[in-house]
Amino acid sequence: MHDKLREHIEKIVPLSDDEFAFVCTHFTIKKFKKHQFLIQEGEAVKYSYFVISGLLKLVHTDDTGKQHIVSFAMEDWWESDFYAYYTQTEATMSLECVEDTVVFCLLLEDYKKLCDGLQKMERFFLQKANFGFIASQRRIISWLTSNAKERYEQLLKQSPSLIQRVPKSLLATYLGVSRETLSRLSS
Amino acid sequence: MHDKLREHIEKIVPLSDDEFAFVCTHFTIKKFKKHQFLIQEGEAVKYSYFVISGLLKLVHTDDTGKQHIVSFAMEDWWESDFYAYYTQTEATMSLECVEDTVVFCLLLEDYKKLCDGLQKMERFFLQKANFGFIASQRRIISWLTSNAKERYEQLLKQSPSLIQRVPKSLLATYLGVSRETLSRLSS
DNA sequence: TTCTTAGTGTGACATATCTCACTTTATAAT
DNA sequence: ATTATAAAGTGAGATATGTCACACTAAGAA
Repeated sequence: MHDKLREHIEKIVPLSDDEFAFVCTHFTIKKFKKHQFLIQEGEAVKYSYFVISGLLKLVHTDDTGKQHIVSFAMEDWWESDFYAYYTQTEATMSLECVEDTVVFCLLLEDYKKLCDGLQKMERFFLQKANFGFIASQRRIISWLTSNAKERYEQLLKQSPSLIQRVPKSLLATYLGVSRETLSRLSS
Repeated sequence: MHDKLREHIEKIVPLSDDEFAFVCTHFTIKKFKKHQFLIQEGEAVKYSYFVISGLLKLVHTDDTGKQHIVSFAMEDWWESDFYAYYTQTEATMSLECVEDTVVFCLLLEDYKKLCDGLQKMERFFLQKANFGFIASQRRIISWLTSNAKERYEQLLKQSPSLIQRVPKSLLATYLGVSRETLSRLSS
C-alpha cells in the first residue's frame, strides 16, 4: 500500500526512508465499497484522498437535480472537493465510488503539518497543484474547440482504460452530453 | 508599482521589508501596448506575468484557425502559458494585450530561486495554484450545468468590470458561443 | 432458472446554437 | 469633418444536441 504512495511522491521529490516514514504518519487508509460516498454534498469535507485502487467520481448536482461528473479519480490521483476542504466549508460536490476503492486520507491539519515539517512535500503539492490547474485548463480548451464527438474521441485517446471501466451513461455525464447523443456518436 | 505586488503577496503570507526586498530582485517590469504579444504560439515562454494594470487575453487557436479565449488576466492576476513555462516547451497559446498593460515578469529560474530562498513564497505559490485550479474547475462546472445565456449571466455577476472593458465579440469567444448568439442573448 | 434492474440503442420531434449575409452604430485616424 | 475600421444587431436556413418514449440486452439477486 504505502509503496504506491512513495513511488508517486518520488516521481517529483526523492525521499529518504526517514522522511517517508514521517510522511506516512499523516495518512490513514480507508476502504469503500461501490456506491459508497466519501463526501456528501452539504456536509463537511474532512479529507483529501489519494486513490490506491478503484475508481471515484466527483459529482456536482444542479438546481434541477441533474448530476454532472466534474472528474473521475483513479489510481494515483488526488481527489476531494478542494474548495470546501481548504476553506473548511460545506461540500458543493459529492465524491462517490464507481468501484470498490482504497484510499489514503489526509486531514487538512495533517496537510499543513506535512508542508511545514518537510519542505519537499510542499514542493510536491505545489507541482501537483500546478499540473492539476493545467489539466483542467486543457479540459476547458477541449470544450471551447470541440463538439461532443471530438471530445469523446479525445477522452478515448487520453484515457482508454476509463472507457472500459465506466458505463457510457456516466461518460456522457462527464462529457456534458445526453447519453442518447453519446450513444449515437459511438455508432 | 512594487506596492501592488507586496499587497498581493501579503494577502496570503506576511513579509518583512528585507524579505520583500529579496522578492523584488527576482522580478523585472515591462510595459506593453494594446495588441502587443507577451507570448506567441510556437515560441518559447520565458516568463510568467503578474499584471499591475491593464488587461491581457490568453488565446488558443484551433486547427481551423478560430481563436478561443482561455482566460482574461486583469490587475492582480498571474498569467502565462503555464505548461510551456514549467516544462520549457513551445507555447500552445498566445498572450496578448487587450489594453495597454504593465506587468512584473518572472523567469522560471527566478521562480525556483524564490521558492528555494524563501519558503513563504513557495507557500504563496501553492495557495495561488490551488485556488487557480478551483477556479478553473468552477468554469468546467459552469459549462456542464449551464447554457450560453446562463454562463453569460454568471460572468456578468462575477466580473461586471470585464463586461465594460471588453468588446462583446471577445466575451463570446471566452464563453464559447458565436458573437451573433451572444448578441441575441443580451437583447 | 426467473425476475429485476442497469445499461444501451434508436426513432421522432423540439430547441439551442452556428453560419452566412447584410445593415447599423460606434470609434479611431487623417 | 470625413473617412476608415471595429463592433454590434438581425434575418433565414443549416446543424448539433436535447428530450421523451419505447425496445432490447446484459448482469445480478432470489
